[in-house]
Amino acid sequence: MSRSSHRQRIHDEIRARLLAGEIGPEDRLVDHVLAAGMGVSRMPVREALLQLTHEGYLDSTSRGFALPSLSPQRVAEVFTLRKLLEPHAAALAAQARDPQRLQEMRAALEALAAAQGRGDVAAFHRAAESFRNAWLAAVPNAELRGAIQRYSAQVQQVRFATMADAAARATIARGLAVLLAAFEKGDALAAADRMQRFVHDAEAAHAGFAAEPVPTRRAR
Amino acid sequence: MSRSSHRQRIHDEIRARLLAGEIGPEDRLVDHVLAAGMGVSRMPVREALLQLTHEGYLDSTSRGFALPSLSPQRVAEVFTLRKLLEPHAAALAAQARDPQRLQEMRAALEALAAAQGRGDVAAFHRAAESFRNAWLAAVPNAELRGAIQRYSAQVQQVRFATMADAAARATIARGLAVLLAAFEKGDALAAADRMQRFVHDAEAAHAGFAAEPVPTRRAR
DNA sequence: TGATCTATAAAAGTATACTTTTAGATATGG
DNA sequence: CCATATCTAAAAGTATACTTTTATAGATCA
Repeated sequence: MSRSSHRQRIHDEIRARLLAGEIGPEDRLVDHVLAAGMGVSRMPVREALLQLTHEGYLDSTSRGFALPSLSPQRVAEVFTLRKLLEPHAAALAAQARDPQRLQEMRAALEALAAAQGRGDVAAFHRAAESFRNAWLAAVPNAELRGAIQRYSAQVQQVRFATMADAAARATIARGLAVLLAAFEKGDALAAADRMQRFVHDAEAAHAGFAAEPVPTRRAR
Repeated sequence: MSRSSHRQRIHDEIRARLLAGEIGPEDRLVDHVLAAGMGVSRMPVREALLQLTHEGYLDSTSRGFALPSLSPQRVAEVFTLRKLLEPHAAALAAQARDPQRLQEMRAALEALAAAQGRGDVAAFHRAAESFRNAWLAAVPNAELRGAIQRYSAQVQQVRFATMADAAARATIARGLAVLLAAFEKGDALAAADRMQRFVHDAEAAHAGFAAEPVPTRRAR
């Protein structure tokens, strides 16, 4: 079963933790600590952490690996990339009409609605990630898919920050619903258009959220 | 002076060799062999090779690291990416009007013309790479720049294959000249337009070249 | 002959040990 | 009391040694 190396397994495991939001901005990932917890030596853990760093998931500091700091400029740059790539990718995914991926998108959207009803932010986040993974998996152009996935960690982090706001969650839920409709129809043009709008709205929601002044300053 | 690690130095050195075309499709890069030649241990070399693999410069086989095989499909996918990203990137670079980068582009274009006059294919390749590096360095969006650089190794390889043909070299030389003119003017729209055309022509030239059965080289 | 099995050596992968760098603490001087 | 220098421990980085995997050559047999 274990057809791949420790390095790869550990890489995937840490990546899953990152995408699940289990690691916060203050946490420090240290190879020998993780290695001890996993019953392996430093080297495969170290190599997994280096790989995650090259992929943009982590930053290497002299005192452990940590989440990269998302400066407003960097966030803006990623939104520029998203607007360049994701509409085209969505069009290709819509053309592909992969039944399995469509089913995954439907399931994710249901989970999203349920989480929204319960006010379960963590579950909402997981569902949004599932939806994104599903449509990305349907993109037939592997190079394009890879380019998008390389910055997806940052997308998740931004979304995580934005989603603290209930209004932003509602915006995301509505956006994903219309996106799914476009994918269901297999209409490439509609999918591209919807995706462009979705990313645009996400950027606006994030900007609005980020512009909010820190409450404690006023409260005092 | 040696402010960075062995790993980073070795990574840069191997990368330079790859981009200079010193490693052929039959060569195999093996960590302990390279390490012996450099007077270091396997580990920093191994990590540099892994990093280059994650960046798309190499493929890891069970018998050493080698150039990735460029299937026609993969080449087509990279051209799709290029057409999505590089026109916008060129527009941003043109707006930036970086004098130093412009100077580098001029120097590269001169070297290119000289190499073309001498029929020196290797020098032509180096000059084309210099030009690309110069305008990419002028792109102010670091995320966009990074996304482009991640597939640049493949661009170089494709260009290397295409450039065996003198007609293709002439096409490239003309394309870079008009590109430089657009950059000089600082006209974002013109730069985007020229870049789109350049990538389109590169794809056409490659398709034409790849369609050739064997070096049954037809004059002109 | 040729197909399959087996032995082997090369390279990846992992473990352990040692060295260097550096953030933060503590000490020292103005 | 602040600024600067020094010390220290933690983590990155590197070296060496050991283990596992696998492509290939050679052996065995139909």
